[in-house]
Amino acid sequence: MDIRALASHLGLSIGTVSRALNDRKDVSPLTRQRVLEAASALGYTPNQSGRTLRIGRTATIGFMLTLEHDSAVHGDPFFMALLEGVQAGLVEHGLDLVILLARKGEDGETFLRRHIARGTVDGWLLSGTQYEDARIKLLSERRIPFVALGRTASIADYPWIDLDFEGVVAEAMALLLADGHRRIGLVTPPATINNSHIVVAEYRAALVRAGLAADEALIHRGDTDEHDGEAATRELMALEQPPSALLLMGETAPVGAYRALRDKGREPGRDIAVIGLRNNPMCQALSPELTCFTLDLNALGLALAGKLVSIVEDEVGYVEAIQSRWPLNILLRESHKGGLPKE
Amino acid sequence: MDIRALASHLGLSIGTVSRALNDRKDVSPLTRQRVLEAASALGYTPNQSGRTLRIGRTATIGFMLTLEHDSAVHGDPFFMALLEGVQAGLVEHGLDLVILLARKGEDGETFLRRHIARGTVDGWLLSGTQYEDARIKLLSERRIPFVALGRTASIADYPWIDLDFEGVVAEAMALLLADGHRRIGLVTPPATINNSHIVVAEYRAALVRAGLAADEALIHRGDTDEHDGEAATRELMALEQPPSALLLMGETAPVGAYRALRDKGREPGRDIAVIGLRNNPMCQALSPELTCFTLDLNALGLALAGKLVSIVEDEVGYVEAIQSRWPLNILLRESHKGGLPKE
DNA sequence: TTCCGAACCGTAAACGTTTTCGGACTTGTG
DNA sequence: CACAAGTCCGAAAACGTTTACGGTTCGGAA
Repeated sequence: MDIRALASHLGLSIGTVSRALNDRKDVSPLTRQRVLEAASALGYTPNQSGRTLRIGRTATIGFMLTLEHDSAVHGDPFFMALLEGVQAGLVEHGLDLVILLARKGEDGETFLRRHIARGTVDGWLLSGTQYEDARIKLLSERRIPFVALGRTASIADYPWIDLDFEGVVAEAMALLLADGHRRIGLVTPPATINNSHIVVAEYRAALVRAGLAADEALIHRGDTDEHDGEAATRELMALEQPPSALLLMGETAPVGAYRALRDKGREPGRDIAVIGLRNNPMCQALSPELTCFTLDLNALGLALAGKLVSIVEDEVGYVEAIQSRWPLNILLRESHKGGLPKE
Repeated sequence: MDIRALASHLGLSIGTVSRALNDRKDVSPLTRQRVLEAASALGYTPNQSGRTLRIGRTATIGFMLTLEHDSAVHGDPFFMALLEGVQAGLVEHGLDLVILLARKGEDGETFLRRHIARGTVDGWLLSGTQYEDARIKLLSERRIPFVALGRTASIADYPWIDLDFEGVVAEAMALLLADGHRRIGLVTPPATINNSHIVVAEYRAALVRAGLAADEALIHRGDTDEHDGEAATRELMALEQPPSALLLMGETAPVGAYRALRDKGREPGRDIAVIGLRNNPMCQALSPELTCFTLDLNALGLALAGKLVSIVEDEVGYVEAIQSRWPLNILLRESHKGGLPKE
């Protein structure tokens, strides 16, 4: 069922049919009506390849997903709720969403090159941005529409939305410092992840504001999954002067941290204060329940989609960068209590 | 950089260049060599739309994802590890993987129709199969290659792989019954999900084997997320004769169940035995740690990909159905202990 | 020398669509 | 009635490939 069949069934030329379907002018209201009815009756849908070949667009947005080291997305509900928002934001503008997986071992840049040449999508959503991220340079140079979820080292003129890590760390630190903590352990991703730099900087700034010196030994950089969270905590607690509070910047790190603490005979929320990053289902599975931060993922998805759409549809491109930090709200539960040095 | 430019740069015709690139005959080894070198030097990649338009294939496999009620996939590491396996299995055969999201509110069948007409992919991976699933009928009729992750009510001749729910329930029940439990509560998905039927049937069969009568009040059907798990547990524990053991067939239900139990003053793993479904990070976050089942997700993904590839590449199609149940292994931790009726 | 077959290459059609251009017909105006 | 201006539609080119087909060259056999 191609457009030719539809046209001959109607006794019209394919040109006219195409114009009718695409809401162009130069077609009488009557025939347009006829064409639309026949199309839906016969179940005609335009062939995407032919269409793309001709007009050069696919009406599709790609979400680039790298399977390894994409910690910002690995957390389940994070991913799903986010995508739901993105999807909702795109569908209003007739755009479809596809998630493209980088091949294992393939680096992000060649992955993008491959798909750009193929012409699979009209615009990109990037996640898991690295400290140095070649993808952003590539897309910027070629003037291909994209929005990044996360900043990179060179915060140049490109559009991004990132979680407000500054706010998170500032708020957590203020809370702990106000409670009287003086030695606060920090578990944060490795230096290849941009967040890590922001987190550490803000951590230091908070100490400075409180008139305290930062002890580098209290800063632990590394992966932040369950296993690494455990190892990191062990290391921190083995210090001569162990911390009285822990700030864990990873989705699943707290699970490991709890285990390590209990092994040392320290009960979270009583003997030591613990604050996590994002409120995922695990936070309530832990007991005492984890104090952490919430955010409206659906809204974030919508925002990402909205930015991208405005870039794709404007011929102008992203000359003026659209950049913003996404707010998180602290969720006070039980784990941040306790561990006060002097009681 | 299209094939024409490449050809003229080489002083060849586009036909010859195309043949060289696609490893056809009627091209001398020397020119083939030249063409390949020039192509990679100039960074030529064939335009996918043109290619697809001509040969009718896309070298792409679609993973259909519905955002709501897709409990089989919602659990984070489930999703990711599975995809990694699928990806690995496909890439060996030069196939790419895309994940397509159904629009919110759009039902699976129209979603598929849309993409079939568009010709976005060569084959489908279906998840979240319902008890009655129109998608499978559609794809079967049109002879479009696919493999389903999960069975449907009519286990007709179509290719699927499903988790071995029979084995899971049988093993869990055997364990609990051997420990002396006589009243075992079951929390299972609603009847629209096919798994639920299998689970209930096997639950009953296990009781029959043990010479016990099934108490319908002990079977709770409904969603199995955190919140519903809590409500279901509350209901079961409010019975005149509450269960001494709980079997929870959902990813996050145990979190809610623990909470409900503690509200009632019953400690899991001591006053009542609890067994969950799949080993996800939450299982270790809970304390006592949850006894549940493990499976090799990466291998499962590889298997899915393998089946699909064999179907796509065989012209024959999936005449002979390929069906199998994927094994899970019990992981004994702490939560299944306790709650013995007579002590 | 002449002829044949193999090896290699170019030409052109085809895939399904959109869009420019010009032609035919209708309508309104002088 | 003549002419201009719309209105609507068909013809054909173009997007970038692949592939069937025919043509040229060349070496070797008769």
